[in-house]
Amino acid sequence: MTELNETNFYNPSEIETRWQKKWDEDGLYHSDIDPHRKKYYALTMLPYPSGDLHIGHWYAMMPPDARARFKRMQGFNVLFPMGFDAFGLPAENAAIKNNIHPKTWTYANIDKMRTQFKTMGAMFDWRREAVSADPEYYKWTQWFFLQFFKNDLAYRKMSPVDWCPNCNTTLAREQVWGDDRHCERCGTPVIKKNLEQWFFRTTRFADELMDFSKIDWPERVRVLETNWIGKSEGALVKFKTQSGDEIEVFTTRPDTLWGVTFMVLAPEHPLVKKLTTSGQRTQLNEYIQQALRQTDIQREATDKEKTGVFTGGYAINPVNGAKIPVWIADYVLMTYGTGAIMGVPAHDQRDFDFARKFELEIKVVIQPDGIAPIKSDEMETSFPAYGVMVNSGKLTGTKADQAFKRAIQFVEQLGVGKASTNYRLRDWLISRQRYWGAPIPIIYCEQCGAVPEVESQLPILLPDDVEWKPTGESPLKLHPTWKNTICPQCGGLAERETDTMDTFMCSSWYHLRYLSPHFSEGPFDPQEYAYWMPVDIYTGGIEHANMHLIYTRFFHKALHSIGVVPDTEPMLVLRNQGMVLGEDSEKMSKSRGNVVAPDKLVNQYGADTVRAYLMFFARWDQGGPWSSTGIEGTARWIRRIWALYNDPAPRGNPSTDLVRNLRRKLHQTLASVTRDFELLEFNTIISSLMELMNELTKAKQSGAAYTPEWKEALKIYALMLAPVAPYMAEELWQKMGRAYSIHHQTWPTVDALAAAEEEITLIVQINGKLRDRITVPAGISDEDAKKEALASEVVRKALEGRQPRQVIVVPERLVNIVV
RNA sequence: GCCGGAGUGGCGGAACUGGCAGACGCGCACGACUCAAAAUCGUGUACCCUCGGGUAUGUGGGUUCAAUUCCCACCUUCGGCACCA
Repeated sequence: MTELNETNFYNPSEIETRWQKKWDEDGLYHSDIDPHRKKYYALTMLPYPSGDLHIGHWYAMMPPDARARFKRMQGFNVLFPMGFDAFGLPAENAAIKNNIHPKTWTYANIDKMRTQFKTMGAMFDWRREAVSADPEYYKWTQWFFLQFFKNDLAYRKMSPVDWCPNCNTTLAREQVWGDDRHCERCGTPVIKKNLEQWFFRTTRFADELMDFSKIDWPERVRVLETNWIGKSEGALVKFKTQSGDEIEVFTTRPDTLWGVTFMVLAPEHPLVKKLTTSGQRTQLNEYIQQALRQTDIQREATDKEKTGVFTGGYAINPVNGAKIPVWIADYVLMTYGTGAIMGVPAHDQRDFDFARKFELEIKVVIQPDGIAPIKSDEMETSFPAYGVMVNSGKLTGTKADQAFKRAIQFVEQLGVGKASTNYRLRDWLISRQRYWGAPIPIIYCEQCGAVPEVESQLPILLPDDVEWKPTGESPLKLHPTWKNTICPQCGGLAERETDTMDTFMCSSWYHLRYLSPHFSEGPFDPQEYAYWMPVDIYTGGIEHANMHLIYTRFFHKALHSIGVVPDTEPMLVLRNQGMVLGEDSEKMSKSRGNVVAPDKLVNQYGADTVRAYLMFFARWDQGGPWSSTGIEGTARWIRRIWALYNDPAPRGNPSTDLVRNLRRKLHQTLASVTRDFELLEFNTIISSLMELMNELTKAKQSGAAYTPEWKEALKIYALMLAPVAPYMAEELWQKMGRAYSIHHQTWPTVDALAAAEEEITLIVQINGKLRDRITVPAGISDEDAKKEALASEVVRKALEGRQPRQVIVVPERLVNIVV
């Protein structure tokens, strides 16, 4: 080491701190409106300020940063901002545990992470940073709530909601995960509570949310969201009980209405009491008690045997007047459809199981077309497919393709039903009984009810002096004075809402706040919006498919519907990265001890190497296990590039062929790197650059370093490296004596002529098997290719004078001789 | 159970529109340098083989002159949903 002179030694920490400082001082990465340039808004999901930037953050941000840099070099005016999703439970839990104020904890973490961010070498424009816990941010989160409230998109209702006993707050349905229905944050199984809570009408936009025709989002996300929204088309049909009460059911199979042999109500259904006959009362009450005592997990277990009790009451089937018994059973959920179903055992497996268990009638009304008819007493399972309607009065004989439509027409004409659509998606519960969030700007007045706060009074600031004991009630409620206020309508004494908003509310619009984080006349500056929006590419983890990604689109569509934004979609393209796993192929966690710390890696290898390795080690969209030996390979590559530029080159007489080949490889690499950047195929960008470096090294050994082609190669190589390894590229650029900064240079253009091959290897196959490779001039005609192939020694031997049956020529690629 | 993704050397992965399977890297082996080691550099590296060739992209079929790529069935695995009427 000692004999190496200063300039030859690659010292990333020196290079990186120096350029970081310079770029910062020069405002190299400022993005401002420029009507003369095409904009490109590249957005990466913002982090929660947990206090430490982990390798997953790097993985989510650095490859997209490289691509944003590439886009910038292509001439786009690129906006690539960063901020913090700063409200939320971890701060409050840390406060309880360590007796630090959530605000202190959060802002200290943000400071630390911002510093860590800067070492990454990302092109974030920090002037546009937005922090959701800043009053100037959450003022507008509250403002959005008020707009939703005023436009009937926010409402309050009493409902059974999921409650996490550990986090001491309610959760939205999608924040409850897994078979054991646990809290998405802490893993504790949730319980049900009946509470008065605020909701947003996400269901109003269910159809729009399922429409992906205007955006380029991954198939996987579209499928996930479509399933989550769970649209079912069918009919609502009214049955009447003997006492004249209506029981409405939702069905997706109106064509099976004639096969109804019983009805089932959810145990919680309001009509259960009235229907119950005195003889059944004891048994029924017992069943209801038992059903209510069960947790959702027990109740919704799909593998258990059906249970239920007859109410003693009957209903009349409106299509054929049949008298049918009404049961209650816990397999019918009060939360979906109408809480009541029609039982069609012949054509629904659940109803079939129920009918068999309680010996109820099974009546076949759909027969398969063409094959042997089904007999009800011989059935072993239900027949759920469409078919020809039988025993269905006037509709008997209707074929599968007409059955659904005609059955709906039929009930509509009778006036007992109508077409209807049901969704699995529920409205979004946004109330949280916690302190560290944006207060819901509503005032409760005894005279006027729930009254919106006056907009000029926003933000409703969080008080600093609170006790955050986890009591299950919002700490704001326990504050001695905070909630006391005056009704904006009548001026009387009133109380504030003490719940805060779900933090997903804050992150539903952060991409808009980045546009103008200090704008005070609205949530965003309309001029900035007009130039930058919509987001051109959004990147992040797929785990948010059913949460953040649905919320943020809902938010935008809601804002569109009330005229706040002109677009219906916030993000045109979505791409998901995979996850960096530990070396043991397991998810990284402190308890497993397999966590990779980026700070350490940066100290050891420099940020450029870490960036390059993250791009190289796996497909970005899939991720994979970390490898501490793997990164050595990338580090070696980076050092060899350094040597390529800085070590003395031997003199020699490079042949014209060598120089020609060098240029060809250079421009071929440029073409593939350009393409791969466009497609976010980061791993092959690095492989191509490694290949080219190997070629360059060989050429240098052969004395090519004194040719003009070499100079071009070093220039283009540095430019291709700039998005990947921004520090080293800048340093090499300067050492070459070129003008600062490499990050203001234009992406080089491919010289197609130079990239073109003069000679190609023609593959010769016999019966599809490789037999020979022959070198022929590029652009060879099919006829000549055929001639050359047949003339080949190997082919002549193999054919032994036989005539080929067929010869297939793939232009400039391959000749296949079939014998 | 339903929906979706993925199965390629010892490992991560590459292969653009159906046309040379295994680019690039890790690892490993050997060599150079060194008193020695590390680092670095070079060479080799799918499997079998009688050195002609043969076999290989989860398994079994099919389409085709030609299949990692298209079609059918199955297996494994990961993710989502799950008594949603």
